[in-house]
Amino acid sequence: MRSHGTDGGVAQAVLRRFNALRPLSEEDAAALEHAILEGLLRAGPGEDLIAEGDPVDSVRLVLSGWLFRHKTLEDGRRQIVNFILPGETCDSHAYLLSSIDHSITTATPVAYAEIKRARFEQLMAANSTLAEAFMCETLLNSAIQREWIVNLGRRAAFERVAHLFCEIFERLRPVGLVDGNSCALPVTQTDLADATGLSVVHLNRTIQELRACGLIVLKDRTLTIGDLEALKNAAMYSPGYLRLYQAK
Amino acid sequence: MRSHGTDGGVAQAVLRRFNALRPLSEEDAAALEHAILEGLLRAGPGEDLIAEGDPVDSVRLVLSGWLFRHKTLEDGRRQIVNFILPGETCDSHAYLLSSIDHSITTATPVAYAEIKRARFEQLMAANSTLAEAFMCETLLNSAIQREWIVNLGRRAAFERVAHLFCEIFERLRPVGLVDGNSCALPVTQTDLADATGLSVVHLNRTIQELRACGLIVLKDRTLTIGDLEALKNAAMYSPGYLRLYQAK
DNA sequence: TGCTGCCATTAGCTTATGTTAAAGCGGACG
DNA sequence: CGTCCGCTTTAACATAAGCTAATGGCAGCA
Repeated sequence: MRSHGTDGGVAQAVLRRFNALRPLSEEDAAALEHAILEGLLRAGPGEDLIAEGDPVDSVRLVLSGWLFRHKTLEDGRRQIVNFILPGETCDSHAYLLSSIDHSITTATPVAYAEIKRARFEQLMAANSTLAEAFMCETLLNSAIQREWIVNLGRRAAFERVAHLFCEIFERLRPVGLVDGNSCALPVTQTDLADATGLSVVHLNRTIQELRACGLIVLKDRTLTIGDLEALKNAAMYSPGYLRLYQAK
Repeated sequence: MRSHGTDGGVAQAVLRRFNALRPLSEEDAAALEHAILEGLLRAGPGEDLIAEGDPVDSVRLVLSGWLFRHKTLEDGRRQIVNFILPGETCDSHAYLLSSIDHSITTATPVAYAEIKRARFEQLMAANSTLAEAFMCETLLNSAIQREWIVNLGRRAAFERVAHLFCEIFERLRPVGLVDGNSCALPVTQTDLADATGLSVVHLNRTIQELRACGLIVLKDRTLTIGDLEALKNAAMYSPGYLRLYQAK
């Protein structure tokens, strides 16, 4: 699964992730990379890629940058429902339901690839390994959402934020975006609050607390985790749901 | 889409639901019903059909009765992550991830059909309409989970419980399990608390409040909704995510 | 150089929700 | 017929988290 010319081509994160979901042959990887290179696009930070109710007619793969899925109530309360990280898919298969039930917004500058529905279906029909990998991508997204439900429903603020940090760290690792015990966390505390169902003020208090316990350092949009095991304990984090063992 | 002999065969709920997801031809419906009749099973109330970490090697369709998906933290806190209602699927495609990340338990006596993976894949390969319908089933489950995240993260107890009741009512309607403005709600208040992320005590308080407002009657495991519009307003319920307009 | 605006932080106070415990209530069953 | 048990309900009290508002830091920009 090397990319064409230099290694670390634009599709690197996607290829790493998909290869972890289903081992890809040279041909599988080439087919995927080819489809990606046909539809390269960029977006600035804070752009809506798609909004609740919009029709869907393509599948998008994130090559670099962060996005989030979110829904907003009539009165403005917003809930971030998941982050979308490099290598992940925006709306795999979503076109089957015609329109989308949530919005997707970029948190940072983003490079992504758009594959039109017809092209995507052709690719799936021609390559069953890729089809399975995309299916896994959808199922994994669903598993992450379930864990978020548990997080919001049953964990206290401290555990909840700790859990989110563990998850992000573990999701960034397999695509090579973890550096030692640090990773980027390019979102505001308001975003983190909307992801954890807390108020900004209380989220901030909670982060202070995590700092005071020596569990994390968060500065300049970089998260550093001193002791990952300790953080996982604090979060009651149990990693099975990400199915990382399948990787490699 | 009539069932074989008498109408209202065991597969009725499933057929209604799938027909709403994708219009089924006579042959589609017959193929699905046939697969169902091959694997009929029953379970009593309070039985675990599958538990977190178990291997998955089949797909199950609920013919009658309620179940719920749930996860439990080390210290016993439990979160119900979704209800599974008649006509719905337990673990569509889940075998692709080998093991499951949550448990599924029956709330009532349940009749269901088990389709083994090989049989299921053969059915999907032979019938693309059914394959799409199953795919929609998976996507819809994911959309419901997203709405639950919003519910837990951003709605206050009163709105939250109201929302759950609206959703259940609207999910039961298309499979014919709503009678006027009433439907069954065959779960304990402890279950409802675990679904809404509240304590049992506060859930009970909240239900009293909903009663006092004349929004609901809940008695003998039956939910009656006086004024559905009023309840939806109280819940800030916006129905798009269930994609019911596709029905019929 | 001094605005302006976004983001993080802190303080003081309010309130929704949790906790513990006990009491009522009806059904199953010996 | 009485007892047990699971479920609901109520009460009294404790606390985590929300809200409003002000402050500080920093970067971009006129």
